[in-house]
Amino acid sequence: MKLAREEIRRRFRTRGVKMTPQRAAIYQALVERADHPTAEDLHRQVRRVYPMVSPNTVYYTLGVLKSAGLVHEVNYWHDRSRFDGNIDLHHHLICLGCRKISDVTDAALDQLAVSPRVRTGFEVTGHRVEFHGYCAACRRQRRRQVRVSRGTY
Amino acid sequence: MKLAREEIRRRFRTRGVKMTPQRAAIYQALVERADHPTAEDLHRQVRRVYPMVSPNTVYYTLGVLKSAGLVHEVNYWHDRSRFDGNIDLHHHLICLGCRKISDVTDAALDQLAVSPRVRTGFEVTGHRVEFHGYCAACRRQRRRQVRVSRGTY
DNA sequence: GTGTTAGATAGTAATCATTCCTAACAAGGA
DNA sequence: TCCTTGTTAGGAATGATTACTATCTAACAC
Repeated sequence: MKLAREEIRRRFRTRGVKMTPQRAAIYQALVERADHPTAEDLHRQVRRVYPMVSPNTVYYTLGVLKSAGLVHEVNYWHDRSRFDGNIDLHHHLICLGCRKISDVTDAALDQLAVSPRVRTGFEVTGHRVEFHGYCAACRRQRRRQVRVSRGTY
Repeated sequence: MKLAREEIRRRFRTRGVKMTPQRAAIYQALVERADHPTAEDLHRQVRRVYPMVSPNTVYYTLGVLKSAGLVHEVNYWHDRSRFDGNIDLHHHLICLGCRKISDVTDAALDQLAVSPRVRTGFEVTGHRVEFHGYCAACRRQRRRQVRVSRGTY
């Protein structure tokens, strides 16, 4: 989703984040992607517009946006952090094959609660559901592999 | 929970994992802890019994146990991986203050499903719910801080 | 029990995402 | 326009994790 520069400025102002061309580009790059890119992915993408942007700036900016609540960090895979420009309540489908993370919006999942009996004093401020499994593409690939190995042996 | 050596051997055999004293100690250390320790935590603990155990062995063993499905890896915090010896379906309370992760068992949460309409070909093999918030101890601390800062300013 | 063998262990060295440090720089208010 | 404070970019550092590899040992067959 392509955002108007003014919309970005408005969001930054609301959350008290200073606006710079680099930051706008990083945020724009994140918001317009449906997958959950790494800092490196975003750096590659932003460099097409601002070739001088350093990885540092990407990391620093993501930290600032995260503290401001404009982006979320997702760490299902340990290797590197992934980022999410969608801050509306939603959930994730995580493919164990290709490691893609996609979004699920489902009002029923937004209503979950822990019974106070098992909560033992814990104050819940939010929650997220992660579904693990295999995306359509990886399922096709697995079927093909099974067929091949059956044919070979 | 202290496991008999024979119980560990049985679990390893069932999953096709070779038994060694180091592995038994690492697995035992993980299972008897309710928190979700890092590889380093486990290494520290196991070294009390086997002072020569290397961090490598801990990492390698955790990898083997993970592939065998005997332990799970939890990556809510990006800094380092945490491990979970409880492989029964359960969910997590994650404290944003002290970063502790504790378990929740709740049959209602185990039944969740994504409607096929939004699933778009994704085959779900499992799911987990994470609740974010503040544990009892951190809530007490926060109240104290609020009171202090109100008194000061 | 003994021998065999595949796989496990423990050092050392390498990797690589992320953070630290700092000098130059620029956004935004006065 | 000028000042101040926070931002940027480069290089260096950090630190969890992995790679490599020479022993070593659990497990199985005999």
